[in-house]
Amino acid sequence: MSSYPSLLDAQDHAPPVPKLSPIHVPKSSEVLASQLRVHILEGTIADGAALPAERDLVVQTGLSRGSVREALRILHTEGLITTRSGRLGGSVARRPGDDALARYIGLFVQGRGISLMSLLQVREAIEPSIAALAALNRTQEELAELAAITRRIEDAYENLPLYLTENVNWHVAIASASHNALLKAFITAISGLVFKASAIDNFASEEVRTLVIKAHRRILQAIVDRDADAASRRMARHLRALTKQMRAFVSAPMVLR
Amino acid sequence: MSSYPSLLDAQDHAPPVPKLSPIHVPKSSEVLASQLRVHILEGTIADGAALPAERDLVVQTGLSRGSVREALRILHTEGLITTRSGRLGGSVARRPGDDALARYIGLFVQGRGISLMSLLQVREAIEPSIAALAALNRTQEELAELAAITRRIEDAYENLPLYLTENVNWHVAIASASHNALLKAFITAISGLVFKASAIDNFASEEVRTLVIKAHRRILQAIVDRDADAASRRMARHLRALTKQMRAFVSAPMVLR
DNA sequence: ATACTTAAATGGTCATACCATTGACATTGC
DNA sequence: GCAATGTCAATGGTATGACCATTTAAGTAT
Repeated sequence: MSSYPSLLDAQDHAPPVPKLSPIHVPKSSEVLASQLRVHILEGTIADGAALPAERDLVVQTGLSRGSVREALRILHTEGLITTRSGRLGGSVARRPGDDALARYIGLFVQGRGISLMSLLQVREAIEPSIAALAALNRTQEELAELAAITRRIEDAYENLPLYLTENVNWHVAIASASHNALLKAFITAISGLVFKASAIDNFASEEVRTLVIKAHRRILQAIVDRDADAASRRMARHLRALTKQMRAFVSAPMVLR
Repeated sequence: MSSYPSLLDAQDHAPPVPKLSPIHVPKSSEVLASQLRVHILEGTIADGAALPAERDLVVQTGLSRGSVREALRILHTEGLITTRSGRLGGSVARRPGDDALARYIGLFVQGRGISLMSLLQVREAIEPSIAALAALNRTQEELAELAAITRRIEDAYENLPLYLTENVNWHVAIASASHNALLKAFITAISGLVFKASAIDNFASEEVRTLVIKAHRRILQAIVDRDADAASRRMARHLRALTKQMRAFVSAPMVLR
């Protein structure tokens, strides 16, 4: 280098490189993961389609098997593939599902120490709108399903665990009827988390359960009537009452575990 | 086996194995990842703390380096660690941030082909409540920041790219003022996605921008006044108008790319 | 003191071998 | 025939060891 002083001096007169931003050198596994991810998300590799075997990817990409495996591990963690061992095993592409998103929302909530009250706040924020959308968009089938769940909750009046899980199903079913997959995923995650948190102290007294059942009936009726406004209003009222009940139950600023 | 008929016969009388559920054998890397994940989420490994070096983890766990690396790759994908090369390099623990959650919401939206209209629906569903919470919970500092952004948007009236990015900041700032980290993460993700989708066709005509600025002022005023109801109402109205504008612009059921 | 060089620690990559799991296929026994 | 059984090949899972690439502390020369 130092044996070419003229070139170095030349920089003072005509800097050939205007400005350079920091260069991020990606890892080989990340490059491969990115390529496969694009294919999966765009559907070039359809849902359920098999990816090449690890050793095939090795020869196709020229990477080592370790790097290929790390790439697949990334995609697996992102919920974009599932992997099985054995003959006819391998990795198959999967579209991201509610469960994957719910898992990451769970990580966020746990890692950031989001309080139960904050979760209930979120639920109160979004679920009335979901009820309104459900009233507008529900199909006959979804209505039947919703009615069935409402019935099952009433039947499970004495069976607390069943009562609680069916309750989650009820919220998710309404979200399904909203025909908005993202809102449904949100509610699936949040209801699950609230359930996990509330299942510890089972706060659902008999009185509460009676009120819940009444509220559910009224909300269902609004959805049957395609009355979006009433559905929203009644859901908001229902959740407000529920939150109030839970607030009375949890004294400390409870954190999910 | 077949040389012990008496034992086999015995099953008819006293089956020793009541019932067995399918056994899931976890991979070594997943076991290690789970353990480290718990430590990070529970704070046993504090945010910013360094994890042991890969080779240390190898001797501590008895696993191979490949397995250790796969475990770290899982955590990295989950946004729970960052990794650097070189001396004094290694992995440091990170609490899950808005960016990590936003990324997964993006994957979900892209992979499921969520339409822009659905995204706007979600925004309409949750942001009015966020505005209401912001009106109740905002601090003086957040108010100042919000006012500054509102001002910057007005100043960027002619600079469309800047106008749009500041617009995203405005929504995020309101979410910050709501003091609900999960809602903030949601809005961060959704605003970013809407921005990416709308930046392609830049639909923000001069007329729209003028209306947006007026609406922002009115919403800001409600937050200043701690008037949750007005904030919610005005935000809802604002978003409804925006969505209507965008609906007119996108004819096809646009999908994010 | 400053600039340069060296060396050590760490993650990134590769090659290879072997183990574990699974299911198709051939074999056996009746 | 055909059902139970065994064999084996394909595939992912794990382990070892070596070497490369990057970064920075520490040493060295000027």
